[in-house]
Amino acid sequence: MNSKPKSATTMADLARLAGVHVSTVSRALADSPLVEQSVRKRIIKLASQHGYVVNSTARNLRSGRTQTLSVVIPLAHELGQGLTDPFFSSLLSHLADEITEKGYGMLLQKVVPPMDHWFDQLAAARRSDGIIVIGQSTEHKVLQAAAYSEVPFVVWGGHLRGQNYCVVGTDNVSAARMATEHLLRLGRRRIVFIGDPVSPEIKLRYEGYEQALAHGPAGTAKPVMVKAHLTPDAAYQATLEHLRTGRKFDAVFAASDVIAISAMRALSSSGIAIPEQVAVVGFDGIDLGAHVHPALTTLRQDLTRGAKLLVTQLLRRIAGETVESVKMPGELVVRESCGESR
Amino acid sequence: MNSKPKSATTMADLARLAGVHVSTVSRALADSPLVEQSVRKRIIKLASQHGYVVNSTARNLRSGRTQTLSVVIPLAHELGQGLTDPFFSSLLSHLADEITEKGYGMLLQKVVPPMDHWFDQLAAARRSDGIIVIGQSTEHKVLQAAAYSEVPFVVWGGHLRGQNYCVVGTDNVSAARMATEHLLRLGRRRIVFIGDPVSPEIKLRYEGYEQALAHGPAGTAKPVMVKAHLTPDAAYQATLEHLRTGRKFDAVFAASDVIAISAMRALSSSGIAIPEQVAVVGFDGIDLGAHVHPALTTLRQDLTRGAKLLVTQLLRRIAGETVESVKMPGELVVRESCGESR
DNA sequence: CCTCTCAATGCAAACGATTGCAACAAGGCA
DNA sequence: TGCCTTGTTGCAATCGTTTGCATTGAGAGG
Repeated sequence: MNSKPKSATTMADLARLAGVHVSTVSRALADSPLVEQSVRKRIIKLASQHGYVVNSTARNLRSGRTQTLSVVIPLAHELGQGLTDPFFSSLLSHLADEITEKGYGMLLQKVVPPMDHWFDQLAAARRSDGIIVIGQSTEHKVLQAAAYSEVPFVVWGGHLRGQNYCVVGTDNVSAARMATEHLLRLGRRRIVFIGDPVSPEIKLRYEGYEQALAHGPAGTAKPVMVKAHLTPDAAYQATLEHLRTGRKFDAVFAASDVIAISAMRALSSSGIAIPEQVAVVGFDGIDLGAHVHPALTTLRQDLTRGAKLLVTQLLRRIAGETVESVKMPGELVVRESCGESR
Repeated sequence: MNSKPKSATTMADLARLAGVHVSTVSRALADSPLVEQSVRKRIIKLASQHGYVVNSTARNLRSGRTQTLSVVIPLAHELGQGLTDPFFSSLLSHLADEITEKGYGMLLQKVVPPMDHWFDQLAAARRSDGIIVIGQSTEHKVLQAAAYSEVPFVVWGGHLRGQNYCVVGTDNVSAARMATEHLLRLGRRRIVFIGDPVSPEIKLRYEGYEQALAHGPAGTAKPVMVKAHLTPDAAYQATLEHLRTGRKFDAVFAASDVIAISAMRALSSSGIAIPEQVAVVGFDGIDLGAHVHPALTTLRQDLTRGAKLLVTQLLRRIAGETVESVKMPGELVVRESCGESR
């Protein structure tokens, strides 16, 4: 197509072509002020003509940096929720943007936790300069221990007491409380929580829900937890089962949008009108929530900002700074699934 | 916590500890038959005691392999569909499983196509042993050209005439035809296609749709295409707009499940009953389809198998074999969104 | 007892870049 | 003219492995 001169594959080749030493080429391509303007230009031009791109493996070895960040998702086996989860994949997408923009590569790993030393293995292989862990899952202890290793990492998840590693995430307690209070304001009094508190984030959301109920108006029913993993199937079944118990309720606060959507489906197919008979509020703010019927009221997490923060905090840790955890506020997005007025 | 001996960070350290030469350590860890059983065991034990893991950068440089596969998603800018798309992320998830299982790392990249030489850049940096391109998007020409480069890659997407690179994907034409014929069998005659044929896969689906209509029973209306990008918003708006034209239709064949779900929402909110007045069939078989209301009839693509094939074909190409494209059959999954009988 | 084989190990050269330091030329200043 | 500074460039060590080849020692066969 374009007349491509025989391509230079190594820096030495390029140096020969340019009639200079490889060190000069290296510096030229690195935009070092040590090499003269005209020479630098010539080398850069030559490089692009010959389709030369620095071999990153060699560069990494020598410089000790990999220009790569690992993103790892520990998936508690019981909750078979995968990258498939729209929330995770949305976060992933934002992370990809952010990491790419900072000039890094993104190495994606899945970890299925009944696995020893996953963190140490990951860290020791030195395939990346730092690690972003998405969701604490059941691995809080591992992460606490990892904080003593010298490998930089940050975690998306919940803020726990006595935590010694850097976490970025929504203020789950306040956010959940906000969501529940919204239901209370609308006059709902028997609000059910659906979710599985095995993961810290969900547990915190449950706490926020409890707090809201505890401060609710007279007649507010006590907390009820319907246990359901974060998968559509699990949530659907759990909702049906709860319906079969016959216990009355007029609202659902779901630990995630995926759960909420599945719960809505279970309710609908049982002939229950949403929001007239049962109002539903989710958590996460996934795109699809706006497009199910009825559209889902939810507590949005700001993933754009979350991803940005994860990456910048990690890069700062890599640079040697000590960084603090960040708690972001959630945002209530009101849509059809909980009627505006009773 | 666990009494960890001062960790050996380099192979030389470990060799010193074991009282052998580094080459012996290298061989021992690589399970080479050249090193004696007892020695090998001792070294392996020592390595795990000291938390030693081979530095993969160094290994890669020396051996010329990176043990990493790139996964890249070219995102045509106009269709702002991202990793967020449940279909993509599901495929991604399966790929992650498969790649990990084969002992490779997965390097994820996003490419926003009005970008020159993205493939060559990717290829030349040699960060991975091969590339999996998800979706041809608008980049068919680039891929055709890339086929002449020596970098192994495979593509998930549609099978086009004269294509000289390896593609794995569903037989879009047949599958779409199957879906449309199902609607015809149910007595629907005015079937609308929603989607954007700018990407080859969608175009092929449209062709299948056309074929089905061409062979449909008397009274079958001519093809109608409602253009909509693959995002929820776009599909929602496009559906509403089509409704405003007042043109009658009794079924929708959507180019993807995401489109289908958004279309259903648009229909529902316009007071149209699904499936009584308008039946809907999607394409992809994303999980969520089973959990919207009404549950979505769709044409499922076998992503588990797809991911497996992509990886094995790529690894074979890396090994130097020449590999053929693979066309997989789609599977019609009948659910509520198109009534069983008219 | 001497060689020959074979298994196991050590030696040292790559892999392809980065980077501190030396070298060199030109120009400024005394 | 001589010396020092400054701006460029070359030299060579280095990053941590892998791997072809040389070396060693022991056991077998003549």
